[in-house]
Amino acid sequence: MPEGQTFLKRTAICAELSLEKAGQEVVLNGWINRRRDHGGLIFVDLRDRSGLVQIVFDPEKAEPFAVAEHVRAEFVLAVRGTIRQRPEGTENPEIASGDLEILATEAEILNASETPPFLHTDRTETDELVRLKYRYLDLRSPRLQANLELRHRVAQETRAFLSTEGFWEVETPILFKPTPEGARDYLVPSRVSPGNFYALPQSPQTMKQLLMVAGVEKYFQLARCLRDEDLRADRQPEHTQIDIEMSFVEREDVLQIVERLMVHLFRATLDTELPQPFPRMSHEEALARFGTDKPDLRFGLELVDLTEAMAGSEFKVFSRVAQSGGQIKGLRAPGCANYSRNQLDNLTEFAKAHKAQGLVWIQVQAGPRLESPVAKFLGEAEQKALIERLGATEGDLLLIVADQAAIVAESLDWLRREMARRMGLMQAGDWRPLWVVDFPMFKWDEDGKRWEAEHHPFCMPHPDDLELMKTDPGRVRAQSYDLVLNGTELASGSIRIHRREIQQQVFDLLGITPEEAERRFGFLLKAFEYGAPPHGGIAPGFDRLVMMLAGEENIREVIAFPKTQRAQDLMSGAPAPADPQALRDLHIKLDLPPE
RNA sequence: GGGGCUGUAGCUCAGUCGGUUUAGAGCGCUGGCCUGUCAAGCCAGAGGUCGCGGGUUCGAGCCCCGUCAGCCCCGCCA
Repeated sequence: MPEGQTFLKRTAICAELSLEKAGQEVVLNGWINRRRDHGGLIFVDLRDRSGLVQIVFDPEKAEPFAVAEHVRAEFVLAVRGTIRQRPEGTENPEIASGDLEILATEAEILNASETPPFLHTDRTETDELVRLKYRYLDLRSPRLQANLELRHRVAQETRAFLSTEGFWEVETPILFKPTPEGARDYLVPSRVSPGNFYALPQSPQTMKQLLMVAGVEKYFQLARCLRDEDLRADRQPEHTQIDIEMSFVEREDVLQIVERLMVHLFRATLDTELPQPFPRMSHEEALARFGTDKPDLRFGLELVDLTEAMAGSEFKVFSRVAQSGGQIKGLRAPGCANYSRNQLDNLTEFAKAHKAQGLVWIQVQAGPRLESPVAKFLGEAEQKALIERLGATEGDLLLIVADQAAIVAESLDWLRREMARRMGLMQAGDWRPLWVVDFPMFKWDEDGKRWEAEHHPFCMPHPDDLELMKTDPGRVRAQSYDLVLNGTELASGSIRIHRREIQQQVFDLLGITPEEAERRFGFLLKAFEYGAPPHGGIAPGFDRLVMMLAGEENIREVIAFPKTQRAQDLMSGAPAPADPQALRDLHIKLDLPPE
């Protein structure tokens, strides 16, 4: 061993091995993936980040053989050996280096391992509880290693692309003030300002707008965003956004840069061409045709409005809903007329689980003749109208919900996706991006009896709708936009208000007093008084993007150390009680609920 | 805060109608045999707070109540 070297250090990695190098000596470092002991001959699959290679330990090489007798799964091993072609008939086409093997001449155990609680080489899928507790072992699996590498590449490609486009990557504070979004903040107490708290940013929203005032013009950041809200399969308390803000731009400029970024990322990572240009749809149209503001365009099954056609129906549910201002809508599932009674009951339960009062199903038989519990209540004209409007033909299953518009939309959105799943219409590798534009600027909060910002209070209203702010706020469109991919919201952004009088109008409508505005974001309003350029931006969700590129259905699979639904880290045990002295330093006394 | 699913060996699971003494299987683990395997094979062995607490019962892994944890969903949020 050379002077100063403390262990048998690698001269190659698995991916570099090839038959062209047969006869050469290499030193490999890695983990024992598997061990096959034939008594007189021991095979070990050595794993490093780049791949696997089979090491052969022959009893004739007594010293390395003695080492191999003691190694077990996940031991860390160093091996010196010669690359050689495998004997004919013993090649392993399953692994990249399957045509060669390493005949060990020297071996050193760099570290032993306890028997791991689970092995990723098992065919079984381990409970996530165990996987999260031993996350560092789970991360050794090819699946998560590939996800980490993909994440790294997406980050690098994003930086390269945006840099080339003239964007500067600027870091913004993690210790900041509450941001204007509506989520709960994570608070950090200040030791030197007793009683005062920082808020961890829900997003760098105000900071990136300040960077526009500061003349940065094109900003981006892979920004960590923290929100103290409940988790979902696609939501973690901390997530990363590709945060983007641009000056002297209109909506079109922002959409173009993100569209090109996405096209670039899909090319660079999946070698896939996204369909261009991305289609666009108003929020209103998305809701009408799909019942959601993030429609999955991989399949049809569109919602059809039947309210007018059914308004005079003898079927009381229909006529009552139509007369009371509700909606009747349906979708057509081609070829599903053969659903059994059991399956139909199941669908009805599904619709009810998603708020619908009930589900009307109609099987379209030859003729076409409609078969359904409600068929006898539907007159000939109504049956004809149903068939025409839904475009029904023999073999179809029609699913109809009658209720308040919001419930019709929600339940049919769920049903539409459920039917697509059952019909196998959600194909992996079929990418259907969509811009949803012209979101409403405000939404009415029934509980608080007040208007709320749909996006955030710095979002610019549509120029044609400025007058409506005074008369009909619910109809004001915002200059905001969402990027939707296969039914997942991938990015959200807007053109911002840069003029004080419009900002004041919005605040007034939202019931934000000048005092409150001053207290919450006076620093931003102040900055706007010193020459704020027209600006706008967007923030694609980095974790969600990587999740989709990886073909994963859960955001945890693309985050190195994710948290559970109760926002805990099962590996470290965070969150944990604070040291009493630390609390005293912060002048904090606990007031915990009983038990 | 609410609804649903799950919880039996280190891991993945089975466990019938509440009743065969000692709760099983595969993988893993330990020991032995084995020179071309690659999910190596063969033989033997160890390994259990049936999530936890209470209840019903002559008897509970199984039934009831509560509770904890993980996941999915609603609310919330992006």
